[in-house]
Amino acid sequence: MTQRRLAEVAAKVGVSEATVSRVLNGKPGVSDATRSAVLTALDVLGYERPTQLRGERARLVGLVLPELQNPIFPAFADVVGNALAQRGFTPVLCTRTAGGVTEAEYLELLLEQHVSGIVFAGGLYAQKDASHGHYQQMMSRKLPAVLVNAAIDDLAFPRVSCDDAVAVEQAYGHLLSLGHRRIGAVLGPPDHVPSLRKLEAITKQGGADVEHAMFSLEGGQAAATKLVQRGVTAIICASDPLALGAIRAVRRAGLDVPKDISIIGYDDSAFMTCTDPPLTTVRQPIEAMGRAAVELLANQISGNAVAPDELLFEPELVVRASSAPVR
Amino acid sequence: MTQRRLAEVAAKVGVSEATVSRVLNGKPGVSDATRSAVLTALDVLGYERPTQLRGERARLVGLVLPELQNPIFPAFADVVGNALAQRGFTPVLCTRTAGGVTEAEYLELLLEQHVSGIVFAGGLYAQKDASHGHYQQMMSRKLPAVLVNAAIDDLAFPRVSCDDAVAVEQAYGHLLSLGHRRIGAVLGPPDHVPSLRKLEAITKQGGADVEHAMFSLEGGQAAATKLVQRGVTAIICASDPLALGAIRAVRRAGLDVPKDISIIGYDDSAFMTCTDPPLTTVRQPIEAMGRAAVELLANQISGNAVAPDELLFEPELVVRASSAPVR
DNA sequence: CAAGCGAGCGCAAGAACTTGCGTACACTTG
DNA sequence: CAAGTGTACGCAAGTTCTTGCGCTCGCTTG
Repeated sequence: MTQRRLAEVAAKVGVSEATVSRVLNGKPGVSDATRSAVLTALDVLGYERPTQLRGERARLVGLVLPELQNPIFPAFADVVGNALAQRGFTPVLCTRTAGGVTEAEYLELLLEQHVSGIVFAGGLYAQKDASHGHYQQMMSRKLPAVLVNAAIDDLAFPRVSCDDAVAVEQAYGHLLSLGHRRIGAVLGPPDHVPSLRKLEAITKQGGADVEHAMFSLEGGQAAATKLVQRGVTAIICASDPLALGAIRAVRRAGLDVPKDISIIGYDDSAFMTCTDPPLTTVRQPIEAMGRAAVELLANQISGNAVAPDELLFEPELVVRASSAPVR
Repeated sequence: MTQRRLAEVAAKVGVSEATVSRVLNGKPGVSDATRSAVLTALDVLGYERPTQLRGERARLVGLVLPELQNPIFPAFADVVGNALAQRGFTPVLCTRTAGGVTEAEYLELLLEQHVSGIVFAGGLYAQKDASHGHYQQMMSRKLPAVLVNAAIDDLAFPRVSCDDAVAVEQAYGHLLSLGHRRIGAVLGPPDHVPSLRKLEAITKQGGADVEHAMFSLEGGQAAATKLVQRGVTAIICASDPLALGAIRAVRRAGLDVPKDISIIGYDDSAFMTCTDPPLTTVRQPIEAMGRAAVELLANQISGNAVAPDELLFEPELVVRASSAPVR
């Protein structure tokens, strides 16, 4: 098996091996003409261009998101991307598309690309029933990682979360102060940890009529329809799209938001001031959370041990026009 | 400059260079235990594993987007991501963050990662005054690429676009039929090709009072404020966020949408049914466009020559409640 | 329990790639 | 037009990686 890459290419172009070597490594001392001739010959001969990443490697950081339908995820990607870029990292954004690439496959891919670390948001780690084997793999390789928003308990990564209990307190308290007593809630899937935390907080606050739904406008509409039929006067939703779906459900039932039923969202994603009615929602401080996540990650990457703790951020109730005193 | 990859790894694992070399090349004669020990050491030391050892060669495709604030881009990313995944490609999403990583740097990065091809959407190629050197580099390397939505003329890549002229016709015609005669338009930056195309179409239709703006809600609001002061009765906007900004501008002026002023958006991004009022907008067929872009790219990647033509897709006017007969 | 066998590994030769240095040639400068 | 200057490139020595060969050791088999 005679490889002789350099020699073959050199012969083809009519230069010395040394020159080819210099081109391959981006060294100076080669004219542009010769350089491009060599590169062309490489392509013609079907050689793979070298990953000339010796020395300084591209500092890649993976950013794994579950979807892009919920505007909070693109917004979060923006914050994290900015923060990473400022620290000289290059963000590579991976979104799990329905039925497409799985989280484990993305992880595999990122490992192959030798990312310096990974930020996960809303990933499988948030679902109790999903498979978590690939996280173990990451841990055994000591790959720096940060998880955003409540994860299952047995993952020893640093976490950055929005305090679900406080979020529920704020939403629930707001509704109570408006006189609501028959409160419903539309949460995510039953094994979704942030939803479970919200559920727990709801129980602590006095309980609610809870429905689980897929995280989409349609899921919210379906779940809210049931709640409306059961006579709730207010609905707390676990995301803004769910809330928009709930609003639609209320209207389909011939009722008004907020006169008949108040709706509270969660996230305060973009353009929620422009909805009809403008959505009362619990804002996640994604700017601060994103920056914190990147800082935790950067610390790990530069070799400092970071305790696998959960940093809890305070959400903030943003009262707009989808909540009103009970009828 | 002592690199000694093999030697270093060998020392770390406690085997000979020969053994490491065999592992790196997948040669027989190494026990599974030793093999995986070597691989682990490689990863720990941050060395790149040669191509043969990576499962199957990752078929990466870059997807370069300008921003994620406008929901049309995440939506497009979703479509393209799905289509790529179905064909066995792995989408790597790169978003240019403000002041962060430039398009040229992303390109560099993607080339280093040996992407099979790149889909560009709303990139610098759409701006006449931006630098285009990195595109030349791509062309000279014959890297498969597809550009989405109007590009400057001298780029010989296949293009997938939404027909700006038809979009304007539909919006303009709709407003005319509602009796509007003093029509304004909020377009993107003056060197933005799709905006220029819309401008041309507007002129052909009968002209309008045109303002240029940054692509953001605030930009739309600022531009629309001027138009409102000048007394237009309808505003065509070059994106949905611009239109939302225009709606806000109209209201700040103490007027009503659509009673006093009609607003038409462009894209039909998610949740535009939930806005107040629900937005009349010109829908880009992003599903079809995304799939076409991926098909063009896949063809190039599999070696078929693809004509550097522009595929024009028909937009569709979606009439909701932000447009009404002139007062 | 000895002989046989083969997987696993190191040794070291040699192949492949890199690089310091010198030369040639072009282009400027006195 | 000679001398100066600098870039481009080849030579060959130096470095790193690959591989044929044989040693060792554990397991099997008679």
